[in-house]
Amino acid sequence: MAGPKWLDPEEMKAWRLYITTSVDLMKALEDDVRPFGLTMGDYQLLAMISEAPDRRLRMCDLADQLRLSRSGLTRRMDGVLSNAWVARVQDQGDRRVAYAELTTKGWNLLRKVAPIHLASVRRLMIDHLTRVEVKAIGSAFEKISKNLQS
Amino acid sequence: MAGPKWLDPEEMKAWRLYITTSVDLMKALEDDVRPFGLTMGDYQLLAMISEAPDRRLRMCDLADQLRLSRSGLTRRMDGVLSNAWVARVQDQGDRRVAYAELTTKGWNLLRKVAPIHLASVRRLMIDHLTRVEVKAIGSAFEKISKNLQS
DNA sequence: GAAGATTGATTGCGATCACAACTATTTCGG
DNA sequence: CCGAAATAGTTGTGATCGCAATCAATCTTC
Repeated sequence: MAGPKWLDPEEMKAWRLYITTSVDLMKALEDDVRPFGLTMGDYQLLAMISEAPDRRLRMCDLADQLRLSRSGLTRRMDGVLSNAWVARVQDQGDRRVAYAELTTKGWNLLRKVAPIHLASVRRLMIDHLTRVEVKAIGSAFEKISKNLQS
Repeated sequence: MAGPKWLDPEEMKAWRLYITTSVDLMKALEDDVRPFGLTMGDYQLLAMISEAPDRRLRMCDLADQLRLSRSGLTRRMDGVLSNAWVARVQDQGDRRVAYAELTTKGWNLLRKVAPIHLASVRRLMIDHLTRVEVKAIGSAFEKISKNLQS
């Protein structure tokens, strides 16, 4: 490093607001799904499975997509399994593999909660943004994400 | 609600990339401060105190700014206290109040780590963004934040 | 100025999650 | 094929953090 290159005022503003507001935003979203007996972690798990073919996903793929460790997913599954929102299905071919499969009950719950959650995302975030800001956030985090994957 | 108003493709892209990338970004930043024996939580605590007058803050103000519960802050303080980065100072006027005060040791650590952390923020986020994106993120999260506070 | 409400902080407890160690299965190198 | 390495998942353990209860000090109200 030649010298510590500080953030200029606009960069600092963006960084700080992003960090602190993200925490507040996640807590507000948690509040909106809690009445359904869900955490955001549960919701994201159900949503992720619901988009997969046959509404099932291998445990390890699910863990990767949810940014959970393998053990973290095992523990999270405990909750959604006991609520019978998700079933554990053993793969017949590769017997190491287990699938997390959305049950009808889980699917019905998700259909009920998804519009409410989406409305929260709108109300708390998207509806406050201009089209330019939406595009900028999309392109910005896309670049950040690509860099992190490499 | 008249009807569930879905997110259009650009809104959905922004939302999803924001959510998933934020988790990855925080983990990458954790990795960069870990060599110094710090978590991001510790770092933010030290940074927050360092900017306050006399480099001290009331516990409850610190908790609010760090988005921690009171008990969460008490537990987090355990770590930085045992490392002697922060001292606990009882207020003489209002004896309910305790201050968290940065020690010289904590200040020296922060001076060492801050440029490295800032460089990480640049390398992982800011340097990938255009000026327009930086401004958009600043203004976007400013509006989201203002709405959440109200 | 005393009772009750409010504020500041800590403690017990439970939930979430990661790391390391482990078991079980499959794949690969020779 | 057979042993080693890789892959999938679970379990023990410890860290972090929030909620509810608690204690102590201050403020408010009559």
